[in-house]
Amino acid sequence: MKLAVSPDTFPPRSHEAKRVSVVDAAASVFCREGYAGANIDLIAAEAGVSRQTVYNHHGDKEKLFVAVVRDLTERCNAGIFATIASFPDQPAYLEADLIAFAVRMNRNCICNRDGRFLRKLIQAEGERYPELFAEWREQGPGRTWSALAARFARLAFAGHLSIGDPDVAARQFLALVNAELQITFMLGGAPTEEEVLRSATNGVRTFLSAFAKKKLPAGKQAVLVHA
Amino acid sequence: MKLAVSPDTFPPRSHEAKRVSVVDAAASVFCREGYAGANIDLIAAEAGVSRQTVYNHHGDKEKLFVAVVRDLTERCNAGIFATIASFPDQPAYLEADLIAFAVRMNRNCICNRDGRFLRKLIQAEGERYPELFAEWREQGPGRTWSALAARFARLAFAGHLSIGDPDVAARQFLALVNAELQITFMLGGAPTEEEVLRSATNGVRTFLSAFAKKKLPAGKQAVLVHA
DNA sequence: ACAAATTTAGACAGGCTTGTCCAATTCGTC
DNA sequence: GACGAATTGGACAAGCCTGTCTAAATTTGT
Repeated sequence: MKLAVSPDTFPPRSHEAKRVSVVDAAASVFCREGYAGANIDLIAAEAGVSRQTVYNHHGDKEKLFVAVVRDLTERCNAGIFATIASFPDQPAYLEADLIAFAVRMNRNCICNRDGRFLRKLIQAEGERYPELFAEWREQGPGRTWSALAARFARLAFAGHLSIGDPDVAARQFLALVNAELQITFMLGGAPTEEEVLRSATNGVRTFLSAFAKKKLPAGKQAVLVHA
Repeated sequence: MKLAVSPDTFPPRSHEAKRVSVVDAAASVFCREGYAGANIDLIAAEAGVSRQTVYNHHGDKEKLFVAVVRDLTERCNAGIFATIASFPDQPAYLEADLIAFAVRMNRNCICNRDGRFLRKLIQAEGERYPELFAEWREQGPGRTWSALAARFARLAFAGHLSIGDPDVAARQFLALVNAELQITFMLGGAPTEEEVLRSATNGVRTFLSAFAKKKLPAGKQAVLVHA
């Protein structure tokens, strides 16, 4: 009654827990050592299970790798869409609200463990699994950018911004907000909270300088919005 | 008389040619397969030499890898500084000149073979060779960004731009100009000439919207230029 | 053309890794 | 408490890769 899953088809309990544990450890090792350098014994040790359990759960190294990427993709996308849902559609203070949004995006999606791991795996092994990463590309950046572009379009429609192409603006927003974190990302590190805040602040300020509603004689703005 | 090197200490001739050939092939294979997955036999075959020759020239796999990274770093830095030398200090048409500069930067430094390879190697193996990549970081991005910031400061001083922090502006310029190429870079591909031009155009336009000299009553700008 | 150095092909040992098999043990459920 | 499924540790074969060594072939400078 507590759980909806049928008790006969669902294995005991820690079965799934161990599976998750293995995938987590595998993500860490694949990232650190690369696919070829990743050692199943090390993954098993880091997950706290025996090597045989790894094979029982995932078949072989390649299937394990695919499971890791799918897992990371799913969690990252969920996080990104949850964060986009917090976009300031009706900003009280546009600059502060956009900075706060950018910080959330960076902290919860780009700079966290999953985000950094997924990026590194895509960069390192993307060419070897075209269909797997095509899938990621469609589900992730494709839908992410569209969703963010829609939010910016709405801000422009409401008269808070002056935007030509919302898709371009969305990509540029993300680029600006991460401009100061590139080097840290390169080496796989996680930027400090302060770095994230500074990069977001500088990025949003430049973004608003470029896309702020053009100054017009008082009273004109509302007219243009509904024209 | 043709060459300044002393003939006794310098090996025959194709010795150096083969060395270059091996380093080039190694760069390609290390990028494609990762350090652990790279196979010395494959590198030798791709370089058109025997395996033993690889060992004669470079000692072992790790030394070969270091040689590859140093080689790429050197060539990339040279290209970047050569390109920065072409920065439009006295622009006839600021937007067009900055777009052309951005395209040169992308095509000759960021998107070419060396740039893509170096980036991938840093991302994949950077954590394993801290001192090697600290060196790259100081010689490359550190000096590059400073040089570019100085050029932007000069443009601002000459009255063409209104910039708060030139270092921030330089980083944001690069981020904006590459904003639309991120996905392509992720998968290791090279963007088309058209993509490079579009990204540069959109990036420079937004950059200028943000940093263009504030509009002043007609006649003021020219005065400021020579002030 | 000669002599020295380089390159080559191949064999080789040593080490490491993957994936399988199996008997003993532990765990969760009834 | 007993049953069945999952887990464990270890042994194991097979394959791959690195790095070394050798003798023969080739190239280079003089």
